[in-house]
Amino acid sequence: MSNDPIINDRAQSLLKTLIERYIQDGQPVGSRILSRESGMNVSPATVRNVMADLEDLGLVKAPHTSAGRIPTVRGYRLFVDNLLTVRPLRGNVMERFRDELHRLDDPEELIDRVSNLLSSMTRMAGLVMLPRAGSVQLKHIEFLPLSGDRVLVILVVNDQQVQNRIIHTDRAYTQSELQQAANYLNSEFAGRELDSIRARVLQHMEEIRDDMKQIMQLAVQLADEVVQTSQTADYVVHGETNLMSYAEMADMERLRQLFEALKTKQDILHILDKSIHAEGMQIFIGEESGYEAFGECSVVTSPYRVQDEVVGVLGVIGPTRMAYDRVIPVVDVTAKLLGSLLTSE
Amino acid sequence: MSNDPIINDRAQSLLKTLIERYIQDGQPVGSRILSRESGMNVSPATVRNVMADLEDLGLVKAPHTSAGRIPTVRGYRLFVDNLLTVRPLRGNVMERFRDELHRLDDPEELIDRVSNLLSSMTRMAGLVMLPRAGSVQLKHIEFLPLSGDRVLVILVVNDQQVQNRIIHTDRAYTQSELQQAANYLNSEFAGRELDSIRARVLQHMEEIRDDMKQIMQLAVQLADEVVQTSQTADYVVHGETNLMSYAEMADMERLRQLFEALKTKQDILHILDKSIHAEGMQIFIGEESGYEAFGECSVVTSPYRVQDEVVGVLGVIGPTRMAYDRVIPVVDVTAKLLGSLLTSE
DNA sequence: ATTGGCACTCTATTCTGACGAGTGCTAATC
DNA sequence: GATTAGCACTCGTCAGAATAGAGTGCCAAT
Repeated sequence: MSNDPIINDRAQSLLKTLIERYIQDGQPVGSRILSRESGMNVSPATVRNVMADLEDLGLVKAPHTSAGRIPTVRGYRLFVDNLLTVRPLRGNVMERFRDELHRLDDPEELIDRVSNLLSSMTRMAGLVMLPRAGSVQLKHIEFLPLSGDRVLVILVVNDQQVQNRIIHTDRAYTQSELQQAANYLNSEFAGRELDSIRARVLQHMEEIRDDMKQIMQLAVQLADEVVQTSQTADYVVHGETNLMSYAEMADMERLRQLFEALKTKQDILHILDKSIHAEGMQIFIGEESGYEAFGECSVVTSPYRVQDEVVGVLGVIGPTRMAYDRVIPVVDVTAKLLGSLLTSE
Repeated sequence: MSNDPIINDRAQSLLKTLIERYIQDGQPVGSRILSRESGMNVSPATVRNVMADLEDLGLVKAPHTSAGRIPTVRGYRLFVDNLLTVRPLRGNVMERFRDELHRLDDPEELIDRVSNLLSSMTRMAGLVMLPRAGSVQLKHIEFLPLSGDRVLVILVVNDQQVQNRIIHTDRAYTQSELQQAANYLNSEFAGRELDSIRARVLQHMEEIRDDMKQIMQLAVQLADEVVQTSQTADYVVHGETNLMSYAEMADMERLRQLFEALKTKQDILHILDKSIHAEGMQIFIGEESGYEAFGECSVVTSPYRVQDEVVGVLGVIGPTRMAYDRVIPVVDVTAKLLGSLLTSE
C-alpha cells in the first residue's frame, strides 16, 4: 500500500531526530537545532538542503516561510513504521496491575479497569472493545408471566451472561403453560447454539402443540435479537477529558466532533473494527482513519486474544503528536494482559 | 434563606430588561440601550443612577469601568424567583413526543430518549435520574449451576427487572439441590419484599436443611446487594457536547472539570439529590450548587412522579446565561411527561 | 427626583517598527 | 560532486502608540 520514498540514512536519521524533537516540545524544528541535536557532524546549511528534499517528498512541512519544519502524516507514518525505537516497559509494572486485576469476578468490571489503566498510563483516552463471544450457546431459558399479555423471557447464554426481555403475546399464558414451554426448550436444546435452535424449532413447528406455537415463535424471535446484540460490537472509553489538556485540541468545533464520535461510538467502532482482523498492532495517524473529525488525532490499537483467538481490540486515542515510543508498548502489553486475564477465568 | 433586597418597581423592571437583554446577546448592557429598551420613559442618566444602586446591592456588576452591567448570581436569583415570565410551550409539542415515546417497552430506553429530548429542546445537556423503586419485591428466583463451585443466581424483582450475579459456594451443588432451594424461596416468598425475606430467612435458619444453609446465606447476601444497587442513584446524560458551543465554556480547565463531573456522576448526583425531596422545580445558579467546577453553569431540575410519588429527578445543565424562560417550561413539562409515561406502563 | 452635559476611563482595533528565527540561494571550499 | 559559509529575504511575534467607541460618574440645571 505504501510507496515508501527512498531516502538515505542521513535523511532518515535527521527525520527521526526532527520528529522526536517535535513530539517532545511541539515547536517547529529549525535547521540549527537539528544540526546540533542530531549528533552527526553536519552544518545547518546541509540540514536545510536535506529538509528541502524531505519537504518535496511530503514528509515534513513548514507552517510558514521562516519557521522550522514539522512532520506531516506521511512523515509520522515513515517514522512509526521504520524509524521508531520503542522503550520497553519496566517489567514489573504490568505485574502489579495483573495482581490487582486478577481478583475481579465480573468481566465488565475488568474491561472498565483496563480502559482506565490505558488512559492513566498514557494520559490520553483509553478504548477497550468488549470481547465478542464466538458462539452463543443456550444454557437455560425461563418464562415468567407478567400482568396482562406480557411475558418476561430470561435467557442464560454462554454460562454466565443473562439476557432478558419482555414479549407481548396474543393471550395471557398460565404459569404452567409457560413452564412446559421452558421445560421443552431446556431439555431439547440446552448447550446448543441459538442459531441452530432457531432453525430446528422453526423446522419442527408442526410438531409443537397449537397453543404453544406463538410462544415458541416469540422465543425464537428473541433468540434472534440476542444473537444480534451479542454480535453488536461495543466499547468502553475512559479518560476522554485527558484530551482536553492538549493544545492541539483547542479548536472547540473539532473537540466537539471528537467527543461526539466517542459518545456515538459508530465511527470509532468502525476504526476499531479495521483493527480486529489485523494480526498485530495498528496505528492510524491523523486523517488516515478516514474521518475528518479525527484530523489531529492518532489511534493506536492492538487486538487481544482469549485462548489464541482474537476476541476484541483495545487501544488509545490521542493527539497525532504523541509519544509513540511509550504508547505503543503500553497498548501492546495491556492487550496481552487483558487476554491472559480473560483466559484464566 | 434569602434576604431579598427591597427594590422598587422601576429598578426591578430595569433589572429584568437588563438580564433579558444580556441573556439574549451576552454583551454587557449599557445605560443607553436600557433606557431605550425598557419602554419606560427614563433617560440614560437615570438608568445609570439605578444601576449604581443595583450594583451596591450586588445584583449587577460591571466587568470594567466603562462597560455596561451584567447580572451577578444574586441578580439571576432575584430574576428567576420574582421577575421571570415563562413562555408556555405550544400545547401540541409535547403531545407529539408523548405519542412517539408511548410505544416503548423498555423503561431504560424511555429514560434515554427523554434525556435526549431535554438536550435537543434546550441545546444543553439533559439529565435524567433513573427512577428509584420504592420497594424491591421478589418476583422469582432461580439458581443455575455453573462449572466448579460457582452458581448463577437470577433474581426477578418488581415484575420486570432482572438482576443476576455469580456466587461462589463451598462445594458444587447439583441442579436438583438448587432447584429445591429455588422452589422453597419462590413458594414462600414470591411477591414479598426482599428486606423482609432477608429477615425471615435468617430468623428461620435452623429450620433449613443443613446442606442448603450456605446457599441460603449467599442468596440473602445477594438480595442485600440487589437492594443496595437498586437504591444507588444513577442518571443518564445526553448532549454534553452541546455545552462546548457556548462561549462561556471556552476555558478548557473549567470545561474539563465539568465533563469530568458529568462522567464521574458523584457531584452531579449530589446536586440532583438536593432536588428530589423538593416539591417542585429547583434552579441552581452558578456557584449556588456548591461546586467550584460549575461556576459558569446553572442546573434546572424537576422531580417526576409515578402515581403521585416522586421517584426521580430530571433536568438540564447549561451556562448560567441561559434562556430560563424557555428552559423552565421544557423541564417542567418533560417531568410531567415522563411521569405519566412511567405511570401508564 | 430627574435630566443633560462633560470629563474621564477603559477596551478594542489598527498600525508601526524592531527583533529574531529560519529559510533559499549562490559562491566558495573540500 | 558534496558540503559549507554567507547573505538577502520572509514571516511571525511582540511592544508601543494612536484612535475610536462605548459607557460611566458626577455636577449643575430643571
